[in-house]
Amino acid sequence: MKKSLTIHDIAKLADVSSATVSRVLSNSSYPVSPELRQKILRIAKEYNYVPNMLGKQLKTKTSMTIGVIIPTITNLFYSSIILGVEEIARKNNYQVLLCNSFQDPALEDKYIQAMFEKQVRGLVISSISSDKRQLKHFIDMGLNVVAVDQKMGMDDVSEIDFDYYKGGHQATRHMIGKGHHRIAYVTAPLDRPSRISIHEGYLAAMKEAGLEPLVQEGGIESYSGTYEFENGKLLTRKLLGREGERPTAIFACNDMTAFGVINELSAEGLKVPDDMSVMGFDGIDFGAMMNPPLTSVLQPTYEMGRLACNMLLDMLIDSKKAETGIMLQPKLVERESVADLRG
Amino acid sequence: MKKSLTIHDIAKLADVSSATVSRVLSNSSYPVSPELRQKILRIAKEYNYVPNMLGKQLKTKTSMTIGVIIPTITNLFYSSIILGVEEIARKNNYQVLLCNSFQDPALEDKYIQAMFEKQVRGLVISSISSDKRQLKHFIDMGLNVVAVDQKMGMDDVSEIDFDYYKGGHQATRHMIGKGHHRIAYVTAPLDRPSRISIHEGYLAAMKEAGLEPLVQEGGIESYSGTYEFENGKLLTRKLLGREGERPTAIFACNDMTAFGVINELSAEGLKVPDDMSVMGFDGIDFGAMMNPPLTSVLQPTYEMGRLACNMLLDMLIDSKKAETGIMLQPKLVERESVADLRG
DNA sequence: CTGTTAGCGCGTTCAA
DNA sequence: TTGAACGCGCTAACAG
Repeated sequence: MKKSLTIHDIAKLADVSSATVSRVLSNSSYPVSPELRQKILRIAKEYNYVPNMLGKQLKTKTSMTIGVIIPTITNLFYSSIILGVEEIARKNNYQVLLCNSFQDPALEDKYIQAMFEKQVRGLVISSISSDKRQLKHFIDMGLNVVAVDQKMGMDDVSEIDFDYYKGGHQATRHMIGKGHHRIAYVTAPLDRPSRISIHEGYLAAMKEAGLEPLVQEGGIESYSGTYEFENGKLLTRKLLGREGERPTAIFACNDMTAFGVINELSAEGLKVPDDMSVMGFDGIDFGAMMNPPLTSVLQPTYEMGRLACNMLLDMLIDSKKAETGIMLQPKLVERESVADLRG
Repeated sequence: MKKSLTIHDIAKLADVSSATVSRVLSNSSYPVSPELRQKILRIAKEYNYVPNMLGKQLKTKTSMTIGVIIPTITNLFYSSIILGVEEIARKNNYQVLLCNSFQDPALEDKYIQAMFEKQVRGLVISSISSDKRQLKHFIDMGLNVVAVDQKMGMDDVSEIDFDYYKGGHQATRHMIGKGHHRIAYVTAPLDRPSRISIHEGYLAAMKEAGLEPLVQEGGIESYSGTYEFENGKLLTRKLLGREGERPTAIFACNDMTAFGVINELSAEGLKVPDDMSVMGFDGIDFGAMMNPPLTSVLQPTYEMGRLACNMLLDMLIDSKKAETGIMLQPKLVERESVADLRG
């Protein structure tokens, strides 16, 4: 194992001072004569010099690293956001420290602390922890935070928001427009802002149309990876077991849940959309691959990631305070899982 | 924005030397009197002391960070590996620097360089770049590498391998055992070890049974996220358009491709498995959610990630050389997409 | 233009 | 048991 050299080693080899080496190798704008510059560059290359960023960062107080905290990377929704974050980070020579919080507030706090210790000064987070004291403290210490997916409602936190309410409303309107009157809403626990907003959008649209809402809410969440799917199946089973007239359409809080709904319907011998219509929420790629292709509300996750990272870098570079925030708009993608009941 | 304090600040407040503070706050085994220890701990807590890891790491030459380079995080196969890596990393107080290489060798090299500069000394990688010189160089400089998914065949690189050959063989045997004779193999470009091995396993099993292989290979790969699905559709279309007798079963190189196959078959009015059987490879969760549930070869991705990270940490801590490597065994999960043609 | 010097925050000898 | 002093690798202020 070879020992890696420092600018001092290079300096000795080139018979100059380490300051000059630093100025050349760090692309400083400080003037250095062309001859020395060439010489230093040549030697650095010859000896495979690799800078030690820890030294540099300790001095300049900037770790070119941003942190990302999301519930779990195996959820396509989040991995897509991360991809967007990373693209922008890469283009600006930043790197991404990834943390899966599994929605565990303690773990979330632990990660934030660890990243702050590593001098990470920028954070993209989807947090559901309600106690923001620790985060607040780090923000006071200079941490910049952009929230995605789940809004935080904190002064110093910028938000890349999505209009979940409008999305829920729009989806419901769509089904009503197709002639559906009995529309059920099937959802994972209403324990966070995004889900609550979709739910409210649904309720509002139903009320406006003078229709009776029918909500089936899931129980405690797990992180088995197939939770949402299983939850969709379970809630559908409950829904079908209910007394009274069956709904003609089921609206699910996200696409994975919708897949579960469809699967259960199929197991019960019900065809989608002939016997029952299904509407998703997310617009993940998989929806287009299902049979039938799932009608859904598109969330521009990749774009959310890009915007979040850009906003964060702006904050880091100009050290300006939280921007006003961005509200992304939903877009309904009509595929084939919702039947037209009119005529 | 408050200024964060250093051990010197704490030292002044406690009226001791910074050395003593360091010994207490870094949990050194060095003896410090209980009184001073308590006093320092109290003050550190009171003033919300946060250590600066850059200083520590510069001194101790260890960044508690490992790097992960995979093609793209939006592929469930890889995100699941990462989750396993991160779990083990977390338990050992390491953090994960994530890089999506998009199978771009130049980007891969750039990331490796950047991580090495940040003093990352451990790397989990799924690489398809053929030029390993740069990596080799960093290994000589002290980088520890564990390869997952794609084997590298380098002396100093440990490998978490999966028996792709056996998997391909096993899957093919399974279909043959169900009475299939005309079995097509549909695959993304055979441009990397894993795919080549599955293909060879298929060929061998067919040959052993005295059957004629029928391979349909895909063209240039993109990273659209739906590439594999589209590729499955395209290849199926080509396959069905061929002259001669149709196969009774299609074996796809991975589950996403299999979903495309099924989708296309369905579009052509062919039912799975009644009119055509389909076999996948991966065993991703989604397979169980499809209709029909996909028979596939299970790869323990999460376990691969865990093993890779454990192996890496062993190398980092004991600085022992590459272990012998681990070969994970395939396991066939029979679901409902392969028909039994016998009697 | 170049070099000397002084830290960044921390851990770790070596003396006391 | 404690503290003074040094250095990890680098940049930046100041002199020359």
